[in-house]
Formats: sequence, structure tokens, C-alpha cells
Amino acid sequence: MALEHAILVSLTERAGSGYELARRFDRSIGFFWPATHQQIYRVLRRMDDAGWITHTEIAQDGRPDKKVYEVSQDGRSELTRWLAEPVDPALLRDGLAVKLRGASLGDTSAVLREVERHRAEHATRLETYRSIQRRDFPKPDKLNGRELHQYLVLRGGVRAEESFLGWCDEVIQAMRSESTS
Amino acid sequence: MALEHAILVSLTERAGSGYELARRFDRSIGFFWPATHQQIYRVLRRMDDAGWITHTEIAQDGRPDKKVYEVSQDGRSELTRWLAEPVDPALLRDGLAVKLRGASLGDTSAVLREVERHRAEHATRLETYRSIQRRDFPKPDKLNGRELHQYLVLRGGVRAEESFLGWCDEVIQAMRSESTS
DNA sequence: AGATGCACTGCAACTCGTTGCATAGGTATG
DNA sequence: CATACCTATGCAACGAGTTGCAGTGCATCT
Repeated sequence: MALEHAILVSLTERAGSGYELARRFDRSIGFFWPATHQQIYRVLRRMDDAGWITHTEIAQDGRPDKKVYEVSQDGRSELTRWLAEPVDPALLRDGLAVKLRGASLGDTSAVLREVERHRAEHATRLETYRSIQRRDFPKPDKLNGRELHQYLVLRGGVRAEESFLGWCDEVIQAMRSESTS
Repeated sequence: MALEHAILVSLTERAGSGYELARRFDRSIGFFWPATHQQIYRVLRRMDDAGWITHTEIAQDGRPDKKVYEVSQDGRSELTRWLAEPVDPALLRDGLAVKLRGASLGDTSAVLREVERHRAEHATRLETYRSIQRRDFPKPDKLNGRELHQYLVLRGGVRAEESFLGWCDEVIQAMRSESTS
């Protein structure tokens, strides 16, 4: 019961087709709530049936018609209702931690290489978030309302990636000095 | 394809019944790979069918018989195979971030209270991890092998919760000073 | 000319994960 | 004495999420 709400938030900011939503998820809200185009299409249909959104078919030449969705009054009510309701705190679910815990039952150096690979991946994501921050929020002190909230969400991403990165470094260092001792 | 492996890691450390595994998940490995008893029972059966584990039925009086599972040779091979294979870096999936992004479409102060609630929850988890660290790993410099790896996993939990906590504080501060300006 | 890729929607089949319930005797709490 | 929780396993039903495939037509690369 939450992809619905992520879509409502995104569609309230701007109407769009399923495809456009999927692109947006790849670039922004999906950093914190990942979803594939398949999930999005299915949920859009369900939301349409429930009356939370309406669509307008737009004929295009050269490519298939698209359905542009908008949030209805019912959808807006549902969104405000949900905003006032508690959500579960984010749970970690990290395969790398499981591997690390089992590392001594297999090839420890392969696990170490895996940690190094994850380190690189997290560094890339961190750089992505930081460049968005530089581009869209150069003066964070001046923000308020929706822009402030978007900035704060991005800060969460930056902090999470910094934390992962620091952890990878700690693990790499500990495992290296162990194997040479 | 990963709860299997978390179970293999846990069962390799010690044999146990489905119920015991579910308790263990609540207290340790499940911090990084949550699972309910239902999931665990179902996956145990599948793993048993695949020959990765074997079970011994143990009659008990006063309570139902239990099946104690052990990792087989095939299970050990599967585990080492998996350890050498890449896993996807952990994805965030945080309902609070979605709410924050939509905060200005509803009751902003309700969202702020929600952030405060999450802050308290993360502080509790952090204290849990820290007390495990104090109890089980008072001298982290001396560790190696399996114990070192367990310690490092716990460090990941500590870092993640510290990061969430810091984020909550940043959000709370920014939202409070906005509403009074 | 042929291959690849993008824009756009969607079906089908599957696994993963959650929730509610059932059973059954035990022990602890009020 | 009643209520509730603990141990222990499991079914049934549902919703969430993934993967593979399919079709159309234009644009771009080789």
C-alpha cells in the first residue's frame, strides 16, 4: 500500500503517462521507492479503477497512444489521509551483510572483492546525489515548502550513501589487515 | 534467491528448527535480512526438497514435535558458490522519504511528528546494536575470522542507524525553523 | 540494408513477502 | 479462574515485486 502513494505524490507534482512516471522513478522518487514500469502500469490501472486518478488518451503519430494520468479529488483526499498515517521505519535488507557474515565459510577474498565493488557503486550513487544537490539546491538556507522537503529527501540519500561508503571502507581495511597478519 | 542463503549461513553456525531460526532472525541476522516465520517455514521445505538441508524429527512432550534442520554437503556447496557470486547493492525503500516529499500536500506538522517518531525508533535500534557490541565485542581490535565478520556486520547496523538518526535530526530542525519563520 | 535503440503499452507466469487463522498443551499474570 | 502469551508448525489467500516476452514505428549508427 505504498507505491500508490509514491505515484500520487509524483503525479500531483506533474501529470504524466505510465512511461514518463517510470522514467521519473528512475531519476528521483525511485531512489527512495524503486519500481519497474510493470509495477507502475499495474498500479496505475488499479488506481484508475478506484477513482484516485483519471486519464486522457493522447494520440501520437509514429508511436502508440499514451494515457496521461492526473490525480482526482478522491486521489488528493487519499494522499492527505495517508500523509497523516504512520509508516513503518525503513528496514535494511542487505545481501552484502549476509555474505560478510558467512564469509569464512567460503572464499574470503572473493567477498572482499565484492565489498570493493559495492564501495564503487555507492560512491557513484553518492556523486549522483551530490551533483543533483549542486544543480538544484545551491542555496539550501533559502528553501521552504516543497523545495525544502525535496532537498531534505535528497540529503537523506547523501547521508545513506556516505554511511554505506564509510562502512565499506571499514570492512575493507579490517579484512585486509587481517589477511596480512 | 537470498533468504535461502541467509538461512544457510545461520544453520551452518548452528542447527535448529524453523521456530528457532525465526527467533534468531528476530535477534541477529534478521536485522539485515528480515523474515517472518511463515517465509522461513516455506523456504525450509523448499531447501529440504532441493537437498540443501536435512531434518530430524524430535518428539517433545507438552509441545509439538520439532524438525531440526542441518546443512547437507550440497547446501555447503551452494553456500560457497553463492558467496563468490555478485549481489545487488542494498536499495533504500523508505516510506518516510516519500511522505516528506509530499508533505506540503497535507498536514506538514503531522509529517513532522512522524519524523520524530522515526527518530525515536532509530535511536532504540541504535542502542540495541550498541549494547550487543559492548556485550559481544568489547575488544574489537583482537578479532579475526568469523567473529571479525560478525562484528563488521554489526558495525554496518550501527552506522546505518546513526545515519538515519542524523537525518531525522536535520529534517526536524529544518522543518521547525521553517514553520517559525 | 541491417541492426540497434528508444518510446509506449501491456500480458503471463512466477517468486517473494504479509496477514489471518488453526491447533494444542504449557506457563505466567491478574 | 480467566486471559494471555510461549513453543511449534502449518494452511490459505492475498498483495508486492520480478522476469521474459511481444508489438509498433521512428531515429540513429554501422
